[in-house]
Amino acid sequence: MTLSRLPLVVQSDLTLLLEVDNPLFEEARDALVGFAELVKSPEHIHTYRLSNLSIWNAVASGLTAGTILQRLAQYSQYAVPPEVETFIADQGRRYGRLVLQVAPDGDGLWLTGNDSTLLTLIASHKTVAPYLGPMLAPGFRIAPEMRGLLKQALTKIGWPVADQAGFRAGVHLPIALRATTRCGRPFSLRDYQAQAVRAFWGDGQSLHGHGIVVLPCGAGKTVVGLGAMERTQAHTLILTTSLAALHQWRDEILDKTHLNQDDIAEYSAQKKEIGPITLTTYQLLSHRTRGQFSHFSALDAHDWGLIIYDEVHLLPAPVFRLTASLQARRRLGLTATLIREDGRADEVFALIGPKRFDMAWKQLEAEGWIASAACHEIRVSLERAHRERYAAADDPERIRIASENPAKLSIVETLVAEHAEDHVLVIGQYLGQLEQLSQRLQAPLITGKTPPKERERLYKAFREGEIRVLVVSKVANFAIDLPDANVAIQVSGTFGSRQEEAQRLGRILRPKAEGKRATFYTLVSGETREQDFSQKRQLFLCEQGYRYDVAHADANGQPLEQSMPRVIPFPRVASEDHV
DNA sequence: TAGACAGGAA
DNA sequence: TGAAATCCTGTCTA
Repeated sequence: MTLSRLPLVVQSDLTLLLEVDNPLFEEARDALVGFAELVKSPEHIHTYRLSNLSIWNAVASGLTAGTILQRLAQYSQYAVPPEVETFIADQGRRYGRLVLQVAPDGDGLWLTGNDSTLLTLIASHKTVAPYLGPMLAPGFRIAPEMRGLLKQALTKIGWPVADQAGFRAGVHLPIALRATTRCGRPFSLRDYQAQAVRAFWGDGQSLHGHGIVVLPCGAGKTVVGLGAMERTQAHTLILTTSLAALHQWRDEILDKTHLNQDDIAEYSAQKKEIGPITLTTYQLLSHRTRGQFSHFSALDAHDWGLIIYDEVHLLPAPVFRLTASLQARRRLGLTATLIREDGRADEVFALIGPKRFDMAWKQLEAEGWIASAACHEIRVSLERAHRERYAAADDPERIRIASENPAKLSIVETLVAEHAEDHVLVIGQYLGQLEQLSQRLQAPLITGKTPPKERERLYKAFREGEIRVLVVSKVANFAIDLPDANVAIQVSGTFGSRQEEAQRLGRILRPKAEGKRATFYTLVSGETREQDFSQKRQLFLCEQGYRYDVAHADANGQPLEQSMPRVIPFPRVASEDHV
């Protein structure tokens, strides 16, 4: 046993300070990831925060307040402050203190709990009272159509309800997974996928049937969806963010289940079909004409047994409202991050359901399901003239100047030249910058304006190795058909979007032949606002155990040798693995 | 009837 | 904070 001190300081304001240079750092980080959120990750001390939502989600996914406290105590240098103990115990108990059930006489729902003081307390809340029906001791009768709004209101005031009122079975449909895919490959759920399905469904003790499964890109979220469909055996509605995603779901269903073409309907602008398995997009669902939702009632009229929300972290605001009225249906949310940059995580929690399952990216990496990746942040100086412009500009303008730092161009050139054997994606935010890069690198550019046919052609050429370097705009955030690469270079991005960073790293995480490593570079103008945003962007991946090596380059795009111990000359990493 | 394009929404 | 991407509907052309 090591004699060094423990890595964690638990503060009474609910923040946790974790020492990076401690031998127990990684172990402690993995212990925290299930119930705390990383808020800052400077070099030596990482700051985590506990919140009511992080505790509720942890409890809903199977941790207990006791386990959480025990983990904190295990790594904490000092005794856990009593305020923190109380907070965890209190919040941990809150979830499940109020229960929503079918009314004993079968007429509507019943909000109940064994704490009459609490029931009186919540009834006095202005935001909750409108959804409560007459007294039905101990508790209140609830009209079924108020189910979602009530849960939303209670979550907002800090009293989340455990929803045990059950769901409609939906129209029965036999759904079976294939043992061999239509393409002829052997197929079965991986252990963690089967676990995720079980966690979603719940067991005899506590039936769930609603909630969220968090898995990284490339870990087979769709397959978890198929598993949930098999478990449910009923007509299913699947909501996706794009038509491309919709088609991918259809292909996966055909490939991996015994369902066939006739069972699958596409409710899109082109074909307004409704069938046993219906696929549609969030945009179509939330489309309105004269203030009225245009397509919702047609879809809602069907008796679905399960609704799957793909990429649930992107759920648009109107769909929250619609989901509030869909509470009698089983709901599965799938996502890689569960992070919403708009702070509406509590609504996802209340309306789709709590987190039921997640798995650290590093654990999937260790088991070989995703490739291992090295992350490098390269801090590039701003040339004097740009520095002066930067100083004179206001905030939004500054970010643009920093993001479009021309010194980044030569860095990219150097990196692409060094990675001569690799498949490289250059990803950025500003079209002008990307056009310049495309010219300098003699590499094709794909943006939102690129017609689908041209995109397919370029994707194909990239996949077949004819094109080695591809410059892509924000399409990379959405395009699920974008081919795999093993190197990604990010030259600019959206403010502090953690989920975008995760998405972009995800682009290179598909397992590589011979266990080859992937490499991710992010280029940031040093000592600018962009650097602050970059820190924020990295938080989620940092939480998942990724570490960014920092290197520096001057305003001419030349690496500063002494500061680039690992990066320059970086490429040998890739070519060594070849041998 | 399919496709191309413009304009709008969020 | 602003730029860019999405997909919707509707209109026009062949």
